Amino acid sequence: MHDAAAPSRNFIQEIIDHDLETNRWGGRVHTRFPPEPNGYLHIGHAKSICLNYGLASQFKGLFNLRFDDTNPEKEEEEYVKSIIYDVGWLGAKWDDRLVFASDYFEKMYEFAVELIKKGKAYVCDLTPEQMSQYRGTATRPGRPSPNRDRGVDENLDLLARMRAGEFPDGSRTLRAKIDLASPNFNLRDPVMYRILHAEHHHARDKWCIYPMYDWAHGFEDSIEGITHSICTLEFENHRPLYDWFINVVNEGRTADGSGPWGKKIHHPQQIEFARLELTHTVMSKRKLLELVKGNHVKGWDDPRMPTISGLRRRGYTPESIRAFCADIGVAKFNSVIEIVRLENAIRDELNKTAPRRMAVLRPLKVVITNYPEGQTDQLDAVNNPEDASMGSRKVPFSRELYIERDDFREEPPKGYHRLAPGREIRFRWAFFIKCESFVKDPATGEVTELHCTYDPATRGGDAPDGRKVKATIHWVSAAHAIDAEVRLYDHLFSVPRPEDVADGVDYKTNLNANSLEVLPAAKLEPGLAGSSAGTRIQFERHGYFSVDPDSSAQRLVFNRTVSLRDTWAKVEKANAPK
RNA sequence: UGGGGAUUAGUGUAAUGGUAGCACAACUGACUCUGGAUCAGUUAGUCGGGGUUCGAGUCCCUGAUCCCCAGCCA
Repeated sequence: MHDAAAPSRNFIQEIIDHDLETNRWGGRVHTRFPPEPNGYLHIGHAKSICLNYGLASQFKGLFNLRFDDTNPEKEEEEYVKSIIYDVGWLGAKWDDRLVFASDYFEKMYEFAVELIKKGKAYVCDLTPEQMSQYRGTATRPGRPSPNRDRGVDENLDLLARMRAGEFPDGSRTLRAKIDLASPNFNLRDPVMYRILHAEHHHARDKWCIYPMYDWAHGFEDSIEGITHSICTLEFENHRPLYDWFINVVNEGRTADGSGPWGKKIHHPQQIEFARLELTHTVMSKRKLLELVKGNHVKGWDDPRMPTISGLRRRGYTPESIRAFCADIGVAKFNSVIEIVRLENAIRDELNKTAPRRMAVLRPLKVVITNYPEGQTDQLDAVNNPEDASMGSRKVPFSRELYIERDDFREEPPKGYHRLAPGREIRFRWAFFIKCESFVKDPATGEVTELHCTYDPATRGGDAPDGRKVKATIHWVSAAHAIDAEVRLYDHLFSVPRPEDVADGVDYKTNLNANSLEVLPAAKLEPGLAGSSAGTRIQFERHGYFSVDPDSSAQRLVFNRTVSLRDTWAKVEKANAPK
């Protein structure tokens, strides 16, 4: 309907377009990512980071990394460090704007005093249980606290003494005086401060009263001059409260600062979007923590985890995660993205960038009976057919080799193109090879060795007589191969929506028992020796792999990032008897 | 059952009163020294019911379904 070449914009970009046209913020765009340091970041946070940082860079604005650290009981320095690392790794830049909400506590306290003076806040002596009872229900309004009409001076004195540490945890709160009958519970005199004699990871022991998120958050954005406060859908109900707080502070304030209350403060615009959900995994910090604590995974950075650190260890690149986030879009609909979209993102990138190598994951020995003993041939192998500039390498060929067990079938099924008795196929970059016979372990019936012949005229992989083969398989020379451990990963959960369980059923029953398969004795081509942690390689015909930090000089460990598309596997699965 | 949001192919996402498009998935076929990659094609959609209009995914009315909210969590 419109210009087909114009890229479509999401609803937030359209809001910003409009704000820029109407000069709402003087041409400024300033966003932020405001994590609470109470856990590791996951792919859902990546969506928010890409959104916020992406908007700032598209509109030539600014981006802050701000810790929303208002609850010392759940927060830790370890999380602060991991978050800073992960956000930077994803590619967001905040220059000198790494900030902590806890650095604004003094300013927030001044605002609280101002609210009391304006008759808009009071110290409440109700216990948590009482407060809950007083709050009312969806159909019944709340009742006023007995302390709701305390005088300004008494409130001021009590708040000062709360701050001074005179009262025990939980004994009093500071509450906003709003509307006990509001259908929005957030406006039924919400708590602004609670007493918490706890050491804070950033503010240390400076405070024993801590602001509630709802009281603090709007001011954090206001203080930093954030223009577009982007958050997830569940905060939509809170927006009226943030607006109320800022409006009350601005009551009596003026643009030029004349008058008793001083200058008006900035009033950011909050915009809510749907958080990311992915199939075959869970995204709540609580559940991820549970998986870690319950040893269902090996830590926050287990390659099966949807955490940024897990994805990084799995072999994902920042570019692929950004591409994924750009691909899925931004809207207000609670959608569930198929996890193949994430997998496609890394596959697409690695297809272009990852060098190809041969690796036999489940080795089957092959003897080339007409190849001289003790002889070695160095064959040329292309490093990446997608990118000629990546050149080629030499790979040793000799009389005894390994191939994939799955590349031989004693009785090949219909449509199977690989090795079988009497069949000729190609060894990648090497020769045409024909299977003449095989050896079976009489006890187990397992095929233990193949006897094959090669055609010397096909060196390099093409037959001078023009004959064709239907398959090309990978191989490694037995004498030259290096050993490695290979870890194959599958979805953490075996069903698309693990949290969709009947009442009383734990979502963990949907954990995929086969999400990790360890192959202890893979054989790799020798050039892979000494690969450093993080190196990304395509093992031909298998997938993309990345060197795990568990690797040592003696023994490499590879993680499978993602498999190649395998249409034959799909056909076999479809043909398998149910 | 009070309030706040949402609903377009299997999954996402555009279309801002004027030809319902794109991506992923699925399925065909071509090509191929990775059963990879690539290329070409096919299937498939406006939550229901009314209304306004020359014309409705879009506006109005009405119903349904889903998500969020009664922490001194964020």
